Amino acid sequence: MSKPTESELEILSILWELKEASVRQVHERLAETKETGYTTTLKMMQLMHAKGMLLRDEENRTHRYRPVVQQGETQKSLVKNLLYIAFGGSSTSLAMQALGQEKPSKEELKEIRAFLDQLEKENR
Amino acid sequence: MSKPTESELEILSILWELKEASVRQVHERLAETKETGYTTTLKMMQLMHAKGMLLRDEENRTHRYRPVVQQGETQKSLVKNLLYIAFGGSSTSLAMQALGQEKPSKEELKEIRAFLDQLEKENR
DNA sequence: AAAATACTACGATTTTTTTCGTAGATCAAA
DNA sequence: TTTGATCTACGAAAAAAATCGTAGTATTTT
Repeated sequence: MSKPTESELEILSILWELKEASVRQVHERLAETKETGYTTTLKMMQLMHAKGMLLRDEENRTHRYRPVVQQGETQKSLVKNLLYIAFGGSSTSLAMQALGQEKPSKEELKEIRAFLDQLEKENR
Repeated sequence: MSKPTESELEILSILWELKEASVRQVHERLAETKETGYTTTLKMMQLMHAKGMLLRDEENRTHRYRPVVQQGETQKSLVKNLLYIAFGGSSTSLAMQALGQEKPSKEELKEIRAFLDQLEKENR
């Protein structure tokens, strides 16, 4: 699946959260952070549907949309891309950059450490 | 500084590595991985120079370019963006996604653990 | 010194992405 | 049942990004 554009990603991330939503719902969320017209959001979602990125339930007049690509897969390809293009392939610096940005909670720290232990174990 | 486009980033990442380079050098590197004409690369770099993203030494006929924005700053803003738009702000999952992609070496593991300890210390 | 090669500059075009107005249908409220 | 609000569909335009050909110079090779 091809990489979503910036706008598509904004919409996807709302749908990942809501699981399923109408254009109106997505639009209201978008409008919280950016100036944009309703038909713009509509068109966007129609295009994404045409591209096969979104499923659409046309049962009722107000259609409901769901993402086809799951968050995990998209995350994976985006990270991969960023990793090589901006971090020269160093996942360590990417990870630290991220963690420095939004400090993990105690629980999360634990989770990451466990993850590291796991990696280390595999690695020999 | 505004976010570089995909193509700009490709060029930047080559320049970050080489520190400084001619259009030809950058082009050859780009051509290794993608089909592209020399004048396209040239134009691209000229535009980036016009935008103030690249410095240009015009001393010799073959101009030499250097990045203005340093890798770190760009990394920071890209990660920030990705974090909120694709990971719902969870730096932990972003970090793990990255680390799972390109397994860190023993030394790197050490580095990351130290970084985590540091974060934990600050955090109370 | 002629010919081939390597550069830059520039303009224009093409492609991709984003935005939005308008029309027609359905539904809800007055 | 008229008026107003809410939807979708569609076409087109605007904006942003990427590509490339051509011309004019300088440099190197033959």
